[in-house]
Amino acid sequence: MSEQTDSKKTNFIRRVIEEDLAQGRHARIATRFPPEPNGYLHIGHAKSIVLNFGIARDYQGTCNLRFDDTNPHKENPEYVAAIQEDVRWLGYDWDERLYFASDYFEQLYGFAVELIEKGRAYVCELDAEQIREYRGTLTEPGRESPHRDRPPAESRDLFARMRAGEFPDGALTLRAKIDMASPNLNLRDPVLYRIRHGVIHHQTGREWCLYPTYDYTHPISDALEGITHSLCTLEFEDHRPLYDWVIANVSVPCKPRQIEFSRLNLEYTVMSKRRLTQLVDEGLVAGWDDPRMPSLAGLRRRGYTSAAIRAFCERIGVTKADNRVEMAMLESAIREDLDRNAPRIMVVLRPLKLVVESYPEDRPEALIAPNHPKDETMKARPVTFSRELYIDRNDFMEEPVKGFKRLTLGGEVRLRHAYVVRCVGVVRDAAGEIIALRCTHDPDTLGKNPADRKVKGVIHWVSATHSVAAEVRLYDRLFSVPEPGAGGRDFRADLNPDSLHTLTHCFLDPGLTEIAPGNRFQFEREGYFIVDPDSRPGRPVFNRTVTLRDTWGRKTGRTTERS
RNA sequence: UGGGGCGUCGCCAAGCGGUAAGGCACAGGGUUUUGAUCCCUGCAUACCCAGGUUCGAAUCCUGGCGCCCCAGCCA
Repeated sequence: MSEQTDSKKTNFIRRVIEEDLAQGRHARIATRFPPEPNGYLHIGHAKSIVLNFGIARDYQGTCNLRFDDTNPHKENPEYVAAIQEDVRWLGYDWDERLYFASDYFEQLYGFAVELIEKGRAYVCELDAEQIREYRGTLTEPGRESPHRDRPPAESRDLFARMRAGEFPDGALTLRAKIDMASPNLNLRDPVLYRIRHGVIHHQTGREWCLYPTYDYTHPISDALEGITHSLCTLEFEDHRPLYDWVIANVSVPCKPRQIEFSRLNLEYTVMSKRRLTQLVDEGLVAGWDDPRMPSLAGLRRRGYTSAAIRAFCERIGVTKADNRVEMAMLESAIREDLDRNAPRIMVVLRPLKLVVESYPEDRPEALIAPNHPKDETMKARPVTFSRELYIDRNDFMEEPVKGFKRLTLGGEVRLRHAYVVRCVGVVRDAAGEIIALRCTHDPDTLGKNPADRKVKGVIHWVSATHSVAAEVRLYDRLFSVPEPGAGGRDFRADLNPDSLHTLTHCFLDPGLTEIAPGNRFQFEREGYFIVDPDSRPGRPVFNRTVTLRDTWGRKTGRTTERS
């Protein structure tokens, strides 16, 4: 794994672990990644995965994959499968340690009985609304439930009958008996169990009508798995006293330590599963793997490599500070990977015909182009040069702006890997639109520069008679503002209407290059692209992963979008 | 007006009482048949503010200010 070469960054969590190890508190480190299967994983999860699995690797410990499946209402097996695929794709392996919180339902039930017998939990008959009223507010203490001091024997009996299905949804709950006056609302007798009839749990089927809550399930699951460090995001910080309370009041084998870090926010996108699910369900994107989505499935289809995502996660670090990372960080990580590893090809996205009038009509020639400018091991490919070519419309300006280095009427330009040509005329249609360029070539410029003048521009091209058509999808940021939904706006109103441009008349010279789904290339002077699964034989479809850095475009005021 | 957190360069982020790492971004220069890559150079006398302790403070103390999270039988 390429992190080996990255400078090992440390963080406050690793420091805690090192201290715990130094104090001899643990013989071995155990972490876990605990997703709820109610959606696909996104890059924010990648931060947690890289942290948890990375720690396990670096301290010769283990990291479990555990599905936190306590709310069957929102969960389903599609997500269970997709999450496993994404974690594996990211480059991590949980070996045999695949667990479900639902594996522990029976034990969890037993521990609940233990709490009841100790007088630390009771069956409450208040309904949801009453519980809310009794809870009090941020500034006022709550009131105790009238059922709070019910004898343990009575609670035990009621709890057994809840499990047996004698009561309807919501009628009864099992609550921890802690402190209704606590300034921490999580400690005001939190609900431990609720009744849910009629849902078929993806793992346990119809076995249960009683489901434990996260706050009760998580600490016990951690303890049963021997987790030493339970890493989660900041919003669970106020739950830690409850986590510790559960561990302290139940006969579990060990005492895991919860440590919180801040979640990742990325500019120009959203990261909550609720919002991402909404984009998918409302058809605002094509699915969880839409290349504009920050989901791992989306990034993968967009062309991101797992190594780049891992490198990104290492670079952003782990702290407790609120953050909103610039897209440029993510983009630089993928460019760094692809610059080194993607073979280059020439593809014309917006074709403009160029006729080399000085070149014979019937003598196409195979020129050789290296697949990588610095890495000879990537070999070279033949590129067919002929009298009729296509260049990109953006590479010609009849009346050039200041500083323009490409082709102009009367000017010269280097055709990459081929000859220098001069534009001697333009051909227009009835509407006055330029439909072709008339050029002459300098036959003495193959592999060398003319001695008497310097030609500064270099453009890419493709033979009009030897190239194949392709579809190219240009993606831009999904939202048009850095923080979608800020200020109480509906985040959907911030969607970028120009996040996708589909170009259907692009041309590429296949040469000997294999164009198979998943293959990544640099289209010279354009950006990095990946072959999409929508490709058909003879009709490849490419997704633009990211553009090349474009200092000229930046100077001339264009955005990252080039279409 | 309760509780829990957080505040170091435009964005991430080191730093843990000894005189402000690094990455991204940006600016300038060099190489270049990708306006890419690569290579140099520059980029916080300053760490939310104000006091205090100390020979010495981003780091310790006190008091402010700002931002985030919490009143699901979601996680």
